Amino acid sequence: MTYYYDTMLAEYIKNPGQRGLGLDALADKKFNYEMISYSDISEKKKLSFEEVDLQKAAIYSGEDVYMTYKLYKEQQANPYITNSSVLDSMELPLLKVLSDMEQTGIKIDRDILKGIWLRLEQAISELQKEIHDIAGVEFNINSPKQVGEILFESLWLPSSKKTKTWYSVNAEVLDWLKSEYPIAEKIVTYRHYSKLQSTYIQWLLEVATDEDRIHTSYNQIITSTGRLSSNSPNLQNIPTGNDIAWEIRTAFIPDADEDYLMAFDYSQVEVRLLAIMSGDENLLDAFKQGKDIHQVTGEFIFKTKDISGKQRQFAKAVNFWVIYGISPFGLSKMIDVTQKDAKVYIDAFYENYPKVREFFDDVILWCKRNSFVETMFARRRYIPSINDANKMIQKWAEREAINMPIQWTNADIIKLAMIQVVKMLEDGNYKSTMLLQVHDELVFNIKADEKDELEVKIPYIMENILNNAPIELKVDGAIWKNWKETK
DNA sequence: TAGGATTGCAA
DNA sequence: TATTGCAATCCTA
Repeated sequence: MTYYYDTMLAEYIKNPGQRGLGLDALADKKFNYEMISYSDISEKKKLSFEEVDLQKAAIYSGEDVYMTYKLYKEQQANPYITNSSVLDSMELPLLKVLSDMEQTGIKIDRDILKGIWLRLEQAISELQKEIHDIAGVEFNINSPKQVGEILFESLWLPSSKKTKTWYSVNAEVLDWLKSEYPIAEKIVTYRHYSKLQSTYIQWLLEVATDEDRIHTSYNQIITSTGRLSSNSPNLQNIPTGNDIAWEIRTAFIPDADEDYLMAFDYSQVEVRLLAIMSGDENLLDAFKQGKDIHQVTGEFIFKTKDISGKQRQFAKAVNFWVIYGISPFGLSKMIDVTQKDAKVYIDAFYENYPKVREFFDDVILWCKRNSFVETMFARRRYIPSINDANKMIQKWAEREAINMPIQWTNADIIKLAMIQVVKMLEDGNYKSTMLLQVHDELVFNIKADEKDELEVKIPYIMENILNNAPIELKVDGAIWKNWKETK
């Protein structure tokens, strides 16, 4: 067993959310030592490393090694780092898992992407013509400034919002206009198609390898929420829409014709975690009895067993937003009801899940005393602004404190699941591989003869990450010949 | 050419 | 007056 370590990961678990976790920054911060920069030895950054003068390269490299060691020693003297299992049992094993996923990549079908590209191109040029006709002048539809000029100073449509510098012309504004002014709707559609074409189709085709595979990079230490991020390309924001956007996912295909793509995603993890962590009986009972949690909350809020589809939607939003400590104002904006109604919904939620309120109050109190909050796995996040003199800042910090234990535990759970699932695949000598992580979803390439076993084993591991929890986590799975949307 | 501003995609 | 992050495009400095 090879031992490996990462000073950046250690620094991240100590204080997530901070910038400057690189060797240069840490050497400067901790030892007041200025590292030799690469441009110093490479003459205007033009030289690749093998071209650098050997003497200089040796000193540069030696310094890197020495500083890494010095930093390692410094970190190992920190009891939080050495006592926490988060680094050893979570982040470091995950590092290897992510590295393997990056190298594996996922296969795409270029022809499908090219086909979508052409159809988008056609639609975009038609829309462009129609928009220019209505405007009576040619302009750049991609330029918010020019769109604002045309809509509000040439066609004199009623303007609503402003940005810092100009009329706002975002989707919210255009949606408001589109029932009366067809140009607004056409611009919305134009933008939608341009977005798909340039940000997704174009970009995916550019970064795909000669073997038609896409290799994203995961960043393990960037977020302040414990999540991973993905870039070059970002495979965590591939569209899920139900129009042509949906077809982009059909271009993600298995390694071989006879293989399958399988996706498993955690369902309502955060509400389930809220139930577990708060210990609220009503919430726990609903899950134990396998009830539809949005229905249950809806029945509480609207005081009837017979709630409408719309009421269920409201209840769903309340279940979701309460975890973020949302205010009546925020909720009213989000689901388009009056502030008064929003307050009634939120109050009803707390009234019927009383231990949730207690749990949140306890978290805030704990945070005020200790300046940090923790996940179920004792991962810490410092929130010193919880004691800020400014009430606004304090309230903000309180929402952060409420949300952190749940959101970060959620992130921790899927990290552990990834490690355990990969271990199972390795121990069982399976040929199937884990390809992607999209926050609460894992995507696999599954060999045909392993399908029956793995479609049981993988979700079983995911659902049983928490030992001794009063309720199970729930995982939905789906098997495809491509990566289509589940919802 | 760099970077701020605006916009929009996901969870 | 949820959050986080990645990326495209325009356009000014």
